[in-house]
Amino acid sequence: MAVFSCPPIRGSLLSLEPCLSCDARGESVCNAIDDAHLGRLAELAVVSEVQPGQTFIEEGDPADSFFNLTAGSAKLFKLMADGRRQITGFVGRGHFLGLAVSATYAFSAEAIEPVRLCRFSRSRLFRLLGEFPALERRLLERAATELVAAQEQMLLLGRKTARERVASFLESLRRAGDEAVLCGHAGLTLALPMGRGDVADYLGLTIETVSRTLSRLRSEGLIEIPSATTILIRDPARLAALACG
Amino acid sequence: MAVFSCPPIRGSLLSLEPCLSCDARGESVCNAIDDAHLGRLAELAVVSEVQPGQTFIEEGDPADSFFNLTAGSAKLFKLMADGRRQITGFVGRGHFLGLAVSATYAFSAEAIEPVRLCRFSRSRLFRLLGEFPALERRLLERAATELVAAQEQMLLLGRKTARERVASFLESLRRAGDEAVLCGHAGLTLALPMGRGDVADYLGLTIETVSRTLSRLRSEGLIEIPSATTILIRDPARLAALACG
DNA sequence: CGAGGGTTTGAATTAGATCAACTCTCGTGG
DNA sequence: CCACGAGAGTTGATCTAATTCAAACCCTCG
Repeated sequence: MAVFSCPPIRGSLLSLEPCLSCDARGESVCNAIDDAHLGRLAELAVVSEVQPGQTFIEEGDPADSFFNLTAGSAKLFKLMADGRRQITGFVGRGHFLGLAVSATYAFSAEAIEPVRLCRFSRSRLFRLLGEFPALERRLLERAATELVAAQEQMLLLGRKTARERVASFLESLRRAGDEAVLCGHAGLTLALPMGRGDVADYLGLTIETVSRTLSRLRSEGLIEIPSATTILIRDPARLAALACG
Repeated sequence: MAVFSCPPIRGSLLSLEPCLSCDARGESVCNAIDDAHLGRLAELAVVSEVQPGQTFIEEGDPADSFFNLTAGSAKLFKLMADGRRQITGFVGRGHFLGLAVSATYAFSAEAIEPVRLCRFSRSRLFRLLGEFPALERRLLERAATELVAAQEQMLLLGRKTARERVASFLESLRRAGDEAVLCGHAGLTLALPMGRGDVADYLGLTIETVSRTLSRLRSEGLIEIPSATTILIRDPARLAALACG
């Protein structure tokens, strides 16, 4: 069962304006709905917060909620019986979760940084979808985008070397930073909210290999590592070239 | 550029009934549209055939068509500059392709068995989507289903051993066979339309490792290999257990 | 200051890749 | 009918990239 230590912050009927002033609206599927009708969405939303390390979606649990991340960042992952873990993605502000077709979630989600999220009843949101085709269209676009990312990740996991994987990862963080969505940034300085273990489980490597590979990239002058959670890209072009072989 | 050696079989304006009698309709997104309105879809469709080995979607080409496979099977893949290949999926009758958001395709597609497919203009089909919300909903469901499959494949590629990968592959073929969609089948007899090289590139392994692993599974009595393209599952339970570690 | 988590580095090990025969199947043509 | 050859698949021997095991090395925080 997913942990929800923090109670909902706002009741669903009380406030019609939170969506209007939502930080995440710009990046989110929600802005497919215009101001006039946003109340219809707002009345379904239950806002809650999740602390780092807490799981808010548990693989196998009944999938009766949709989630929209409005702040913070989280990791999505699948576990094997013996504890092996594959992180299938990192998500940040504006990301939509819970598009399962089956009755249960296909992955777990755990906060990395403190997360704020809007929770929607699956069935109610689905009904609303009928009224707002633009919202459904937006969801379809998101799903397609994620599918493309998933295919790219399959190429990485199936065919790239450790070096190429780490370079690809840094490269994708840099792009995400440019769009100012997932991680804090300042030009080519990447703030990694996740630990080495998370990076390893995302790239299909071990912690040691990730660490060694980063060290080597540093010794070659491609990057700097001012702290474990900060990486500075010194040679973006060479890094990008490395990422694709 | 994608190869289209065979000219379209039927013109788009000539026939309104092909969709009605389409073999693939049951498995396809098309059956979201009722008989009365199916003509609207049919008039957009251009049917063509693709022979084994021919590429009909090329990664990087402008993504101006949607495709619906009505017969045969194909592989979807991404290539790296040096020729490394990752097959991201095998698709069969009823499968929908081309849900790209970007202006270009993110993967290539090549026929394994002779393929028949309906091609739709992206822009026209998108316009039609507005009129048939049920069709759009179906696409969203499909996209979500594929996303779940992609996550499962990431777990396989990132964390499973060769043995577990091959077992997972056979297991998923068996399930696909049960649904009588992708590959021919008779109970636990799997007909593999793809060669060892394709299996290897799907599982992130080499041909040799796939071959060795199958041989070992055979020597352990889990499977039989009457011919290179036929595999008989002798112990489904043990195989399924192996697949998840 | 000292404890404990996360990270880095080093040495030994191994799963799977690579390189290299060999075999099987099947279609062709003598 | 059988020899032949090409392509796909299998099997064996060796090699290596990445893992595993083990030991420091940092930060951070009480």
